[in-house]
Amino acid sequence: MPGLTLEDIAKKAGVSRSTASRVVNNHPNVSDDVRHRVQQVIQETSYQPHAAARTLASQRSWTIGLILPRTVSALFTDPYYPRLTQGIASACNQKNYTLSLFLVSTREDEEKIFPRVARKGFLDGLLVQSGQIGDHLIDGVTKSDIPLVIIGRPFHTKGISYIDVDNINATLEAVNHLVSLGYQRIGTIAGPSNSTVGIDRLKGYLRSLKDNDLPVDETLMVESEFTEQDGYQAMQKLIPAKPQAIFAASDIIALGAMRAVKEAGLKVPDDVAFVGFDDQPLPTKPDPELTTIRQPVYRLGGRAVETLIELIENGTDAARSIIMETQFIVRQSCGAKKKR
Amino acid sequence: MPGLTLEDIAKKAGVSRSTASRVVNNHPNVSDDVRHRVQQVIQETSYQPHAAARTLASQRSWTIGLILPRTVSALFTDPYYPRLTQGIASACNQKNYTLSLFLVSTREDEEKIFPRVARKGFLDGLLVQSGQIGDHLIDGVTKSDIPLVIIGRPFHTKGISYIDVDNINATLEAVNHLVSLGYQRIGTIAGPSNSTVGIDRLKGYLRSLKDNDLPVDETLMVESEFTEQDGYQAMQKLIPAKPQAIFAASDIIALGAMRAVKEAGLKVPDDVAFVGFDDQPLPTKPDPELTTIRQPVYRLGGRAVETLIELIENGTDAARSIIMETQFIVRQSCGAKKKR
DNA sequence: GTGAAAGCGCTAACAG
DNA sequence: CTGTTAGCGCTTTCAC
Repeated sequence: MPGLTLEDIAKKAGVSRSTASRVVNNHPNVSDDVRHRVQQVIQETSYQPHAAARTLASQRSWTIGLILPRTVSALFTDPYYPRLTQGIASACNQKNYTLSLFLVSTREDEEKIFPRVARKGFLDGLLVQSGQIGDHLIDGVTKSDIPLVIIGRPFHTKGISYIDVDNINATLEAVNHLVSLGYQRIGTIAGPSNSTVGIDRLKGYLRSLKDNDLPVDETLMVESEFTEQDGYQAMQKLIPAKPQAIFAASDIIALGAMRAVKEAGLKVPDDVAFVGFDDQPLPTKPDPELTTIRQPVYRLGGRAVETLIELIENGTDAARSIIMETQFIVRQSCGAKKKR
Repeated sequence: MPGLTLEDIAKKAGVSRSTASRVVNNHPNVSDDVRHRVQQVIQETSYQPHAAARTLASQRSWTIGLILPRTVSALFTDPYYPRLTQGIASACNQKNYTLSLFLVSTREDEEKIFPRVARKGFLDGLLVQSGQIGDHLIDGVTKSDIPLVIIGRPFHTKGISYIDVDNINATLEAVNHLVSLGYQRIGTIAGPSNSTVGIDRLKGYLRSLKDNDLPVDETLMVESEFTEQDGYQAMQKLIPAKPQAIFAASDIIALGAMRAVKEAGLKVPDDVAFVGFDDQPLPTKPDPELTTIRQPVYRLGGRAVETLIELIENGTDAARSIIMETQFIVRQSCGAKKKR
């Protein structure tokens, strides 16, 4: 039954439009008798309220946006994004919100998308996965007064709500573990230095070296995008420096790096040990399996949604920053299982 | 400048609301003079039209929905979905449509989502990736009169627009290639038999056997989900039957199967040759590289959007079915490179 | 507990 | 070319 309006329902049920509205929205102050009658009509006609009309009148769209920024190739090959999206979508569904997805891969995308997300009467709130420096989109969006939660630590945090893991301490713990295993020459393949994830994980690595009185050796540190290919190339640069162990800023990077190591005729973990970051399901299990830091990506997405909804409903006065727990998981690639 | 309405803009520019509206919507019949004046005001105030109000008045939301059905684990590990989504998102962006994403993984999801997508005044059209038999959602959605394009061949096609590749002939060609390479015992790891992809690719395999007067051997045929893990297990069942070559219904399946083969101490392609399906970027390159059928997943998404928009704009009278080209790509895993 | 009435902000005839 | 006038379908005071 298309095109039916609330007015029609009201007429059929012999009540006023306001009463019908009350029933639809589960308001109190409707007699059981009337409520039943109206509900019956709604059932029979499979009436659906008009979303735009409702939004216009109530100033709530029950829709939130998710912006996934410029990450061309990583978007397809790193399980992080699909997993995060799943967590977000699932939470939205549970909370009866609709999710609008904005994939920004080019500068033009960015420009077309901004007015759309800023438009009022469309989104109740916005989620942005980023930690990119100089992210125009974020700057713009924070200025508009739409409730906003950033996934990942934003570069400037003041007044901005965000949700992240403690990248620094998680990495610190992981690298400490490598130290405790007796490795002296511990290198890192860091993430992009224009991202907060990249910066924070590098910071954790450096802090561990310092805590353990290990020298900082520039030849043991290379930067990489979060892709297998890039990890591979980064490792090739690192091999001449003869690292005994590597902390890779993501599992995908570790995968590429291990490929480079194997190609060079070296063994993991005997010649080079590895620790990664993420522990999200990969299409194929790495060999040897990765010692890594698990971050709760799926739940991160869910929590981001919940936080955003709280902001939407209770006002955006106090910015929230939420740090979720990681878990260090020891498997084969770090060599611990053998040495013990 | 929040909360500004078209009325305010009109007032500031000294024109009527209708004229202001004409300028906003780039209608003709506005003098350059007036147009400029209004545009200036819009600029200065960074006015954004209220999306819901516009939708209500024009009966167009400029939003389309994408439903990705129940595919729990494959969603994270098979690059197909992220890639498809990218193609769709990019096309939406280009066409100035907004994309709403519905990830359906449980039955409850399904029930919560249906009323939302069916609600009028919210979506102008709907994209559903499916080819699942007994898909309640599709059944329901086809009954609502919202413009709809299915990605993948639906089980019942009459009156339904869809876009797909020619799975049967693509597979036929691939298996013929294996035959031409001299393999006699060619097995297949088929996709789920409750999906049209699974069915069609199996059909292509069988047709090739028939065309080449090869016997159909049940012990050489196993069914599998589109995951690495399942491909691995499927292959384990197949190994005792001593296949010389395998057509795997997807690259991910082939990956798992090759792992099983290697674990059994056999060599690819010398002991068992492989052909896969998809050729989408994987996090890590398979070894040996896969001979496979490339389907244009990204463009498939784009084309689906274009088709849907056409349906939205020109009416949904004639259902369209679009078949996109695949490309057979020979690499190492089938053994061709060696034998030549 | 129920109804009347006033919008929400915009588009789109229609008249001039 | 521009303004006037009706709505789009719903929510929400405010009376009763």
